[in-house]
Amino acid sequence: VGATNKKVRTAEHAGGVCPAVDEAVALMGNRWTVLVLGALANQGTLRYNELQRAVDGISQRMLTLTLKKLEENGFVKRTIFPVVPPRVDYELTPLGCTLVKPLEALLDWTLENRDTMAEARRAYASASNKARRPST
Amino acid sequence: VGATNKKVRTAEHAGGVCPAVDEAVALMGNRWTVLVLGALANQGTLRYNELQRAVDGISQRMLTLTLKKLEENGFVKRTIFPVVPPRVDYELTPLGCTLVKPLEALLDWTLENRDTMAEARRAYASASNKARRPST
DNA sequence: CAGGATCCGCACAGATACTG
DNA sequence: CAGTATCTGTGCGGATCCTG
Repeated sequence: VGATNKKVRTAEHAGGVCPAVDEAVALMGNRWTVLVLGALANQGTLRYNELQRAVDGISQRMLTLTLKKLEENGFVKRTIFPVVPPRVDYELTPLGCTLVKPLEALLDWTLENRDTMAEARRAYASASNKARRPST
Repeated sequence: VGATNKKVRTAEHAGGVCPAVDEAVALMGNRWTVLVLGALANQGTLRYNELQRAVDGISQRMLTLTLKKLEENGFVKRTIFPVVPPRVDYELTPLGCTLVKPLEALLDWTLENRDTMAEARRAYASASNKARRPST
């Protein structure tokens, strides 16, 4: 996932929508990206520490990197207040807001199909168990 | 991304939809997963080697692992023909088909907003350049 | 308070070789 | 043809220390 936008010798394919797929995956194929986006979508404008608490498992490093990437791509706006102690606010841009919709669609899908997937996993597990122990 | 479903000491959060988010990301946060899914969605039933050619950059290892994961979660059906030489067909299950829709939504979003993102990146780049060179 | 810099482990991804 | 087994590198992600 990581080297997606660097080496990618897959680049030889005919060209078309595929690069976009790569972009999309490179962007959202990140646990923290989605979670940070979600926090901002739900709670609106948040400060650095509020975000860290909202996402909860995230480290400073990952929060900073994720925010930087999101800002760079125009998903979040960063506002610095020249006060002491420092204060920095993060909020979704219009672009970021539009991204939330398809993301929620994916989340909804997951929510609706969790048990179907769980069942599939159980079926798969028992199947491979049988295959492994034909008769004992 | 990878260890998402193993250790995850984030597990302490209150609980709710968050685990589902993790599941979704763990599943789709994978370059190959999306590409394999796409290939099957576009071309229908495919054999192992056909898939490898369709996805094109994928290694045997990754193809096998991806397919196994997809099968385990009930997204693809695997059919083995007891012939020689061996033949194995892969196709989307109904569940897999429903997943394609939200995925396409995300792809569409990416397609529509690529240039907006590109522009944002340029703006961000020039902004950080100015910050670095106040006057030269 | 917000974040930069650094060290390190570990899981994932790739390439290669082998098998039924 | 359709995989499995194994080795190795890389870069992500966490923890920690430090600064404005």
